[in-house]
Amino acid sequence: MKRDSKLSGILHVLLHMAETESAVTSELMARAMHTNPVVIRRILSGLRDAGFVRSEKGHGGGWKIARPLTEITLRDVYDSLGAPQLFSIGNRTESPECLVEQSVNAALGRALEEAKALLLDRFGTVTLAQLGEDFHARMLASGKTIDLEQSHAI
Amino acid sequence: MKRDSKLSGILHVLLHMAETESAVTSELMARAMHTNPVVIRRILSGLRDAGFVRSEKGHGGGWKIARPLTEITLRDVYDSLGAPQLFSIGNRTESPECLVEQSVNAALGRALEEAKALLLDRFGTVTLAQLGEDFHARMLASGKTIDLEQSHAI
DNA sequence: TTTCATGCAACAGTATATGTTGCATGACTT
DNA sequence: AAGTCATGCAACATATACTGTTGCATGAAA
Repeated sequence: MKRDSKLSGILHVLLHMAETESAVTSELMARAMHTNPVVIRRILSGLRDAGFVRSEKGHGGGWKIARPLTEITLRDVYDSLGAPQLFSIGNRTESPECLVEQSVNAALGRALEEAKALLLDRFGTVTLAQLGEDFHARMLASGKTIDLEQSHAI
Repeated sequence: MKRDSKLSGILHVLLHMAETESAVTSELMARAMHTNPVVIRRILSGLRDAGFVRSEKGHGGGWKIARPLTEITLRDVYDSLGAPQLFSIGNRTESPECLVEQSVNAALGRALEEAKALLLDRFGTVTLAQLGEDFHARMLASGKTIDLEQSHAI
């Protein structure tokens, strides 16, 4: 399975949005991320529906974060994406007749459930504000500067 | 991403092998699992190299488990498969220039590492013998019988 | 009215897991 | 020795899901 990078991508985009007051267009974000504007809009649409960001059309339009960064957790973002599959391994058959396969599914399922619970719990404890602080610390340490376009140049 | 069911499949096959003394051919296992013999050989090849099963060619040939079921854990089986990817979510870019993306990767990476450690730890505590016991308990409870071919009939 | 931006649907590209075919190799049977 | 049965392996085909692209409609600002 190709690895799903929507969560990684959307967090990246959100933190960049957090660094500026004005609205950011999907076109600008797409250039920065080396991808397509439609991809940006697609991954942001769930967050808009959930009220975490707002989008405006027309001149001066674009995207803005609609809630304090301290009130948005990675879990919120993950859920807004539609809570995509976490694991790339899974059961061969979900409702098997075979009793052997039922035993296998049960054992694997328990372990996967525990790991999922842990992961989502961790997501719930990390806010965008924390990620922003971490970013600023890295910026200080490296002496680099903020520039949505420059910082992503090859 | 299509979900990887090799671990699920190989455990299924191993438990069936455990139910009989004689060698089991990949052709028989494939019929039981509604798949292709080559697929069975492919997922078993790693376990053979690791010494958990043995294969014999020719008349009366096939596959046998080479170690006590109490000494084979799900972790062993997982490792023998080549320790495939566990998660279907991942970073957009593994070694990003962008400091924002570095922060995102670090946060996601920590959570994923913890979940991975928990999952592999659980795998390490479950043996094929335990799965076999669970299967026998289910068989008693249901009144069904063991038959590699019958138990998988549609 | 023009320009700019999002919204959305449909389609193309790509990566990975699984399935299939063909042939070589080796072991047992007759 | 010849025939049969089974694995070993490489190459190719298929299926699925993530990502990228195009086209057009909608709405807001200049």
